[in-house]
Parts: sequence; structure tokens; C-alpha cells
Amino acid sequence: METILNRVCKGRPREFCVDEALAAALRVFWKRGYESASMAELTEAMGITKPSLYAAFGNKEALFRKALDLYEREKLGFMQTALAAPTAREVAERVLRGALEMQTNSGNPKGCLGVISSLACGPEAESIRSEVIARRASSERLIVERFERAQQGGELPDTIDPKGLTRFLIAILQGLVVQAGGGASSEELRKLVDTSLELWPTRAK
Amino acid sequence: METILNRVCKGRPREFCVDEALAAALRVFWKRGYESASMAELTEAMGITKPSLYAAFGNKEALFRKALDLYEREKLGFMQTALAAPTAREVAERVLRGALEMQTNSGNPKGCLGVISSLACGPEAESIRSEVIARRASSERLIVERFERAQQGGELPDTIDPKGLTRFLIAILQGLVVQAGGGASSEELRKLVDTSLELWPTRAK
DNA sequence: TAGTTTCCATAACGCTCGGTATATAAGAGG
DNA sequence: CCTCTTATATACCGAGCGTTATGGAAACTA
Repeated sequence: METILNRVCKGRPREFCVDEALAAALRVFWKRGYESASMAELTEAMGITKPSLYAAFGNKEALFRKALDLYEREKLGFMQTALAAPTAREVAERVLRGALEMQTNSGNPKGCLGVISSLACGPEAESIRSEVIARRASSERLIVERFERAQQGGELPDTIDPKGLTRFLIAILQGLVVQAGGGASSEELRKLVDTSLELWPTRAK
Repeated sequence: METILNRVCKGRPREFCVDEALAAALRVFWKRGYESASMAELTEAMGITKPSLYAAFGNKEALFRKALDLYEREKLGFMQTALAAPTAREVAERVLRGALEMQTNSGNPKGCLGVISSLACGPEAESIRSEVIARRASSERLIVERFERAQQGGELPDTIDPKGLTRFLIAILQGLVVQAGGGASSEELRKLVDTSLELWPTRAK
């Protein structure tokens, strides 16, 4: 019985780096969205041919899921660390500043892979869409819990609903990336973040 | 010399209502976005065949522009009337409540035709994308001017930047429609609007 | 009714899509 | 060196895309 563990490496080794190819694929999906990213554009950006892509990643949908994993791990890491901030306001500040930095960092495509992939899809991309939406829901739950704790700790006015505040914060994020995708300048996006933080609720309110 | 004015109606009249067909096309574009809306789905929803569509509307892009006109005229009318509200806060309230009502009105597709068409497009839809973005910019200008007047009238704190506040309001709208497209319930969307309005700046702040 | 104009339906066009079969090249193990 | 396994390159597949040519039916004017 041969398990995958004691299998040795035989045959011709592949000539490209899987991680680099995946990073290139991520950039294409990020710019185009799942459906508009064609296999031709993907393979060209990845520097490999279609059979190599299918051998290494399975198919377009599997490639997208791996790119989405990479995106959440490398590009949305600031969301995780932001949740560890000591106050709800600092959570919001780190989330918004982190998103702003990512959107204005030249080198990154504009917009958000999650938002772009949760909208505007034909019937065959429905499973992709629902997965992206499910992942967003799980991050959302973490923020709601964080804000509920903040409210119990007296950080937030009693009149504020933690679920509503979470949706509010996420809406700002979504508006930020939509506007970035629409060509808004760095300064315009910074104004959006500054104004949002200026309106963020305080205990004194 | 025969002008278009004194030309009479000859030949077989068309069997469908152009306005109804355009309304049906709008619903398809609204649900799918420009690129994912196929001619097959469009013609089926409109109840006509492809040659009829091309004869009446030109091509897919021209059909989309006419649908976009209809969308702005019939579905975004509340934005125009909202701008006439007496105070900046009422402007924001009417805009947000109007958008909420539109998103929760069953019968309308979820999401926003403008947002869905300004993202996630391949190279061939670039002209559509830029047109949608340009239309958004012109509405934005109206809101900025309205908020500048409000600030001069003392309605808004001096610390608030009207441009930033405009982008903030639009971001909430965009987040609202993204979340609606992601399947958020009417109550969740209402909480988002309530929270946003609760945080809206007042003179006293 | 004759003539003309326009509409409708079918089918096809050229193209791109995601995905693959086939054949050749290349490295690892014996 | 030979064999075996795997990667690569080319070409191709069926299906769907937006768009259009064609033929016949329908309804207007005269």
C-alpha cells in the first residue's frame, strides 16, 4: 500500500514556480473578476500553457479558490490584526487605514477581489459567488462579536446596534473599493476614510 | 426633399411594445451586469427575437445605454428629489431611505445597475464602464455643491469636508447595494441605514 | 387588389470560451 | 544507457458568444 507520504519524485520536474504562477493568477482575477478573467489572459500572465495550468491547479474554478486563499492570507491579513486592537474605534481605524493603504498601494489592482466576485455573475459562477459571500459572512461575525464586547465594556453608546455598526463599517469598506475601482484618487479615498472615522461613535456622544 | 417629419408610417408595424421590451432588458442587465447578460437571455426576457432587437435598439451596447437611461429616470429619481430637501441631513436621509426602499422592494433585482456595471469588466466593456463612472461623477458633483451650501449655512461642523462627506454618503449607498446583492435581509439593510443616519454629523457635534 | 415596406423566424457567421487529446521533450531511477 | 514518468507544446474540441444574411409572411399605402 503506497501512501502519498513515501512517494518519491519521479519524472520531469515542472519548469515554473507554482507560487509565482498563483500570484500572477490572483492579479488577473483581482483586476477582472472571476468570469471576465479568461484562461488565455491567465496563462499569459502566469507564463505557462493551458495544460500546465490544468495539471497544476485542476481547472479555472479550483485556481480561483486557491487565488482567493492567497488573497485572504496575504492581502486581508490586516483585518485579522485589526480585530486585536484594544478599542472598537481602533479596530475601525486599523481596518479602514489598512484597506486604504491596500487600495492606494500602487502595484495592487484597484478594487477588491471579494466584492468584484460577489456581484455581476452569470449562472455558472453561482458557486463562486456563494463561496465568496460565505467567507465574508464569517469575517463579519468576528467583527460583530468584537463590537458587542466593546459595547459591554462601555466603549460604545447604548443606542448603537453592534450588528448595524458592523454593517456600517463593512459598507464603508465596500464603498471604498468600489470608488477605488472607479478611479478615485488616493486623496479622495483618504478623505472618505477620514470622514468616516470622524463620524465614528464615541462614548461621549 | 423629404425630412423625417413628414415621413409616413408604411409597412408592417412591429408587434411588441418598445418600452416594455426595454423594461424587460433593464431587469436582465440589472441582475446580470452588462457582460453577463447574454443576448439569448435578453431576447427571451423581452419576448422578441434577435433580429427584432437589433432592428429596434441597434446592438447590445446601445440597448444597455437606453436601459441605463431608463434606470436613472425611473429608479434613481429619488436622488433628484432628495437633493431638494431643506437640510443636508434630510438630503442624506431621503437618499438612504430611498435606496433602502428600492433595494427591499421585491420585484426589483438586488444590487445597483451602476455599481455592477462599473466593476468586473473585460476589455471590450471598457466604454460602458467609463460611461457609468462618468454619470456617477456628475451626480456626485451635485451632492458636493449641496453640502457646501449646507456648511456655509451652518448646518454642518466646520471640521467636516463636504467632498469627504459626499464620498461617505455614496460609500454607504454602494455598501448598501453590495450587501443587498450578497443576500442581506431587509432588516439588516435597514440597520445599516439607521446606524449611518445615527452617525450623521450635526451642527452641535 | 397591387405594390411596397417592414417585421418575424431560422439558421448561419466568425469568434472566443473553458477544457483536452496527442505527441514530443526532459529529467530521475535503475 | 535505457526506461519510466511527468511536463511541455500544438492543435483541437464542442458550446456559447454577439451579430447578421435570408426567406417568407403580414400589413400598410395607393
